[in-house]
Amino acid sequence: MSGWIARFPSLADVEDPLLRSSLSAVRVMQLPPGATVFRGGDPCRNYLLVLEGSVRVQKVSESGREILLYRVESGQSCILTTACLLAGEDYAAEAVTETPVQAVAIPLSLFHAAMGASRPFREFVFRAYAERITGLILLVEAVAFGRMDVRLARCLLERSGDGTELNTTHQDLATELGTAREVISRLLKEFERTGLVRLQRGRVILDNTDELRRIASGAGGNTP
Amino acid sequence: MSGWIARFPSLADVEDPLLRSSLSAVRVMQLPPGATVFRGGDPCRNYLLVLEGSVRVQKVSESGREILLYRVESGQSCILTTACLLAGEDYAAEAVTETPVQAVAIPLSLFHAAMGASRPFREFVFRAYAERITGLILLVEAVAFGRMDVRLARCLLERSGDGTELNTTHQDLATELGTAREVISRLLKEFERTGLVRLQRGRVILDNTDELRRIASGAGGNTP
DNA sequence: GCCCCTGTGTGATTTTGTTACTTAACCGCG
DNA sequence: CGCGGTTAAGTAACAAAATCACACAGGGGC
Repeated sequence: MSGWIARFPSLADVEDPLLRSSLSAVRVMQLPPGATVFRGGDPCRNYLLVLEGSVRVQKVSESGREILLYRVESGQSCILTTACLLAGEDYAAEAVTETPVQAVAIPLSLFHAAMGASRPFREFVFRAYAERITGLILLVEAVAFGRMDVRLARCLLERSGDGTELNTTHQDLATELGTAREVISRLLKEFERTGLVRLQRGRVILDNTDELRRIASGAGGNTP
Repeated sequence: MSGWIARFPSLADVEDPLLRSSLSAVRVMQLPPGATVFRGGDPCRNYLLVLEGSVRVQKVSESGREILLYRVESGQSCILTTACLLAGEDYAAEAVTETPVQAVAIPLSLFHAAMGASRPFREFVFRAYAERITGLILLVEAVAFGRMDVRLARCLLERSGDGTELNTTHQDLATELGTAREVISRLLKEFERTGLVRLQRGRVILDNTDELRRIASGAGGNTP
């Protein structure tokens, strides 16, 4: 219970001992994968910090289609909660855990106290906001102007990390990119036809990451 | 020079008299319409507050297409500047004045001082962040899932305000919505064919705002 | 008038989204 | 093991939107 503060250097050097002790009293939450952290309209009065695991924050349209806005991962904060609270708006996005998640919920009053007392904490919070905003702007650009094959190639590479295998469904990729499953199926089939990937149920194997990277970089000339 | 603080109640009640006096020393900028406030990569070390006028913040793609991210209007702050600075990232968006603009630039050091000293100021800043973020999320949704005719109808109504006339070009509307000029031309032609608007060079006249509002609300059944 | 630039109209083609299915793989269970 | 039930993936046909390519019109400056 005391170790987690070390993960947040910005919290570790709060000067005020009173504040510091109250920080150690915050609630730690454990969530199983697939749990809904919040949904549009939920009254959420806490500033959330993810210690371990990954949370998807996504927007669901009326028609049921979804798009991933961003992920909250170890050491990151979920700004949307605070944002909606402060702006006094309903917030339409929802958050779902992708893995088992360990998080702390800091009550709003304590959050404000920390903001007043600690410049490092403020900077931590601001940096989080800033990164989300630039991330969202890049997302707007990708959705508005980007080609789907490029976005898919990029998504495959990101998700695979170092490896060349990827356990995911077409629907899952479609949800991440905000498109329809059929579109992903088509594109993956095309990738398979040109030898870039192999497809199995619930799995994609990357055979030619170099060429994928070329497509991901936006280089044209890949529609024969 | 003293009147503007009244526009920002959150600044007006800064307790610290020292801080307060330094606030009154900030630089006021006057910008003509069409001026570029910042562009991707510009080193910008100020927190900007718009006193009067309107600034477009837009993203320009490599291919030259643009999309309006949001407007900064009287009494609002341009969070992107701060955001990029704090996150240490280049920021890809650019800002251009739409009207004559009067703004104050608060140096970063002073900004941090005010954040530490004044809870109202903090809340003002946070509210700004929060509203931008929810705005950007709505934009992502509109771009990813929204139909273009709906978005165009909404845009026409917003821009016209109370009136029924609108001095703007098709290209201008396309830029705002992040699409191609031809798409807007075709949709407007369709609107004209069904008696919703009349078109003139550089001008759109709204003849049936009720029906436009119906389309803007997302009601289907408008493509015969 | 004539040129030139900006704004608009249109057709053809490609990409993406939608609808409505079929087929295939996996899972648990009798 | 075979049998349904469920979820994942393939497919075809069509609609919407973006893209490309070009024609043409209006207006201002010369």
